[in-house]
Amino acid sequence: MRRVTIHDVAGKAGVSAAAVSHAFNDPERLRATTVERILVAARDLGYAPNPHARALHSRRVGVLGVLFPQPIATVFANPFFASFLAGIGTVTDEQGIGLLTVTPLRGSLEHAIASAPVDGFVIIGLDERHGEVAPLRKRGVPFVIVDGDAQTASSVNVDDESGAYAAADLLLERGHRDVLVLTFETPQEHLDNPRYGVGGRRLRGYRRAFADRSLRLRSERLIPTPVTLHGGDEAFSAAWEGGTRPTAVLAVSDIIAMGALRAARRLGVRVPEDLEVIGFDDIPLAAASQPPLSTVHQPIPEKGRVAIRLLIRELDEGGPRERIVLPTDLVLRESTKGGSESGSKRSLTRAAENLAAS
Amino acid sequence: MRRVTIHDVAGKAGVSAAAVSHAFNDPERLRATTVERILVAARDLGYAPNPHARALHSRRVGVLGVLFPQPIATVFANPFFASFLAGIGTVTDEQGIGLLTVTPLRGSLEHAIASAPVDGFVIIGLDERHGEVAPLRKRGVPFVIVDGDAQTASSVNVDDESGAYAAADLLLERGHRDVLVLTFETPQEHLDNPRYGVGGRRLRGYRRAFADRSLRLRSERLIPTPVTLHGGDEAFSAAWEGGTRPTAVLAVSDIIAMGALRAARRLGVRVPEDLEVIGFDDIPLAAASQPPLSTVHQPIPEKGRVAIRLLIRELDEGGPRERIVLPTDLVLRESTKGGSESGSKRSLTRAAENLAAS
DNA sequence: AACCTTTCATGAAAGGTTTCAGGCGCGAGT
DNA sequence: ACTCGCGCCTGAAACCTTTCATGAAAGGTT
Repeated sequence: MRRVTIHDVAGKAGVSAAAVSHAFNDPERLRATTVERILVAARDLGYAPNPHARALHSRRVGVLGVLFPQPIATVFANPFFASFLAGIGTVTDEQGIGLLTVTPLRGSLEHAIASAPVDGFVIIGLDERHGEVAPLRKRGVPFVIVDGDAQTASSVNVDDESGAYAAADLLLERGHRDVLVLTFETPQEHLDNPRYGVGGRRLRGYRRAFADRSLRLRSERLIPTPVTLHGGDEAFSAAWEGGTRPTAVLAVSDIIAMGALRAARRLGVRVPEDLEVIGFDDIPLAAASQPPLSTVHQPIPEKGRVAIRLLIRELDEGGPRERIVLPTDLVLRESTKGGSESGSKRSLTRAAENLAAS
Repeated sequence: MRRVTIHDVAGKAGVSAAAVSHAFNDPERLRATTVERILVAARDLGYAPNPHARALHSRRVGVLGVLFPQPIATVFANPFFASFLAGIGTVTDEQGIGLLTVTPLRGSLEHAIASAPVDGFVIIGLDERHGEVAPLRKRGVPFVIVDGDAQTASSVNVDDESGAYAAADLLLERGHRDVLVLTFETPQEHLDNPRYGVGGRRLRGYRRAFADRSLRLRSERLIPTPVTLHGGDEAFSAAWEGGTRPTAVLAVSDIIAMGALRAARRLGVRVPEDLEVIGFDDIPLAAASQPPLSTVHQPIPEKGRVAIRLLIRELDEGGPRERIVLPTDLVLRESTKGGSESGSKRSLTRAAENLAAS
């Protein structure tokens, strides 16, 4: 069964193929009656312009890719990414752009990137000098890096270090001296190098808060934890059963924190009376947890919106590279004592403001 | 800046364009040394085959679309869809297939469908005879319908009615006579017609349980509710403040049920002592809510997996149409009295089993 | 009636790849 | 001596659309 092409429509309407193309793309150039005739023929035949042929010619498909270094199932299981994608989606929907989630195919990110029919990428959690990203530059495919460092591309980050500092500082200020820190399961060298992603920057913030009071964050209090409810639960209960009796928990991610909350409840540890807990991210669920989670807020959907706008701008006008850092903000709820005052909202930079405006 | 093409590589490697093509697609046909030479040239130039040109010729892009009738932000905010997409993703990742989420662009689903560069669609929550879906058939684009009726395409559904029946039956069996039913905000005619989607079928199950005990589900106990935490919260508190004092709640969705749970806690209504609550879907969060939510389990990721496998099979072999119905299962947790026994797992049909097998 | 402008429509080329049907050179079979 | 088959590679066509330059017809002016 051959697919119906522009020529079939042309034949049926008694015009040339070019005329059919015009009827769809620039109807002004044709007489109204002709356009009508063509459109009717097209509908009868069930014709729709072939997106590939169109893309081949115009060098645009109208689809942007969001690149994740982990399997797609992991991505969708993570509320952080859901929120991020939702932010991106608000922009693409209204601009008439499609969204392709690009994840390693059969384990190969390289293959996934090469075969993705997109006009550009938003890359999250992967550094520009990562082996799979570099070829994009060479091929002239534009991209924007989120939560990572970039020299030759625009990037969108969040002030992880300040946020982490604020969280740790609050706990230390309140006199906590035995703080359990639940970190990402990232290789040590990445955690130590702030250029390598969020994990390192957040940890650095915690450490600086300790250092500023001449304290030290002892490495046996640092527990690498899978970013799942179960991971956080497990990590906290294991520590507890190992005899550790922390009076506070700092988690680099809300999911992990919520897992710890669950474990604490099960173990009969009262939050916040016996244990204060602060997460990171402020995912939508954080406010709905039991008890509502104090956390470092970052504007997740904005991050997505800013990134995709930057990408679209680069695509449309070849706009200048920008390096944007969005503010973080300590939000106190009920997993810390003294209820729900919130940190001060710092103002966005001018550039970020324009891009964040809906 | 011209993009590097197959001809550039051919020139550099001193072979024809066809040879380059073979080097990538069917290396066996070329001498090993030639392949090597071509690949080196390609890497030096930063060449990657243009996906559009390739798709134009082969009539395959290696991307499948998942079609949602609502804005993308809504989709990603909904844990049900996240879980569904995760299920689909496990299959596409391992098969090397890309995933495009297709949602109305600038409000036009028709435009979104027409311009999506995909080989086929999984369509969720939209009926086959919907105006936007019909043209696909004509254009020969294969699709599979999920949570909807289909005559000319394969479909994957869940036994909504039995699940709903089981939930309502349990509550009535326990003597509840004042049950609040939180439904979707679907037009009445859709709710009444079981062919029109899940809402209608679930409601029908509830109703049948009432009818079987010669009771009637009074329409003022039926409250249309937005599918959000807030929606469920609002709906329950509004009813309570209006003087209604139900002893049980049936919600057509877990999110709604969890909203009701939250409202109940705020109003000082004890669950399950004063109020028993049963949701629908069994999203991952349901087990983690406070208290853990009793609900009608449906195999969400399996639904995605089965649907996408059906689609892939149709694409590859033009396999036969199938109409699959997966089982639902009442799962009792702590939002109902008497703890956590669970209903019997009914077995899948043979066809569904093959497709669900990971 | 000749000429000029507009308006509407077309043919052909371009965009980058894959595939089909050979071509080339050479040794083996007849 | 001729053909065939083999291994390796290539030219050209096909995939479907858009756009550029151009042509034809229609309508108006002198």
